[in-house]
Amino acid sequence: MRLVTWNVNSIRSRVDRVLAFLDRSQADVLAIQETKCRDDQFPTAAFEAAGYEVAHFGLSQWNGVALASRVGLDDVATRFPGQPGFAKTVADDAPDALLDVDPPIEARAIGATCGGVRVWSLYVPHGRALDDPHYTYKLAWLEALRTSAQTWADAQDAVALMGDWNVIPLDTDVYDAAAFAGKTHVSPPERAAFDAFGEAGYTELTRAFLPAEHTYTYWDYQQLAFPRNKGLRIDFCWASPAVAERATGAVIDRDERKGKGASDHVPVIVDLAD
DNA sequence: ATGCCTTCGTCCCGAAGA
Repeated sequence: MRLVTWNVNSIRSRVDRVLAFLDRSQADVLAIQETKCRDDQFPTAAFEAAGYEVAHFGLSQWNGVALASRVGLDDVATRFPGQPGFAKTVADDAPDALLDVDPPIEARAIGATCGGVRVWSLYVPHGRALDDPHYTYKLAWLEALRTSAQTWADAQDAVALMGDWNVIPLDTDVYDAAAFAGKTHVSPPERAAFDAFGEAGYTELTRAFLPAEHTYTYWDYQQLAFPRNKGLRIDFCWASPAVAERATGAVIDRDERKGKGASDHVPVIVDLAD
């Protein structure tokens, strides 16, 4: 079974590229992030015509996650247990603290059972800056996900946590580590929150099969980042033991970044033995 | 080569992305 994660940066702008990718990659399950639309705006019919069922969760032009599957799509969840929301209102005397007043859950996670695997499409909060409330939110979001992931692993569930993690785990996952000093994505707390999935028993499959340094999944649109190969590695698949033991390979579809109308992220593919 | 940012909506500027 072939699983793919891809931050498409607007499904409405990218639907032709996404359908072409499904056709040539023969993906069984595609986890999509940043659809940037509401459920009623998602091009469901085009996916169904291509043979894929779709589950989408989008509330506005921000965020939005989906799963497309041709091997079943059951028991859809639009949040994970304990997933925190983000409160826009911040106390004046405590700018770093989120006001815990039942903040709304953002459209950043969708899970479903596809071909016997519990697949999650995850769009981890960006964080914006180390002194921004979004950074606190990001760390809380990752910690809550890890807590749920631990319970799934303890239950020996087959789980694939796929998505845009917005964390650069290693200095060799960025074109110039010095350029990110003092910024988000590389801070020790973010890296610890990412590495905690390994401590929970999960295996990051792209690292396992593609360990080469400076192997990127994202290149900024600005300043010729792609031709200059100034990229980041931020899209990953954490697999529970039941999935990791079936993994046979991983591919980063770098060519998908080329040409007009590309997303700034490329598809990340993992293959599982049947 | 792969090319100087792109997306959306309060739609021609601003916010957000990383």
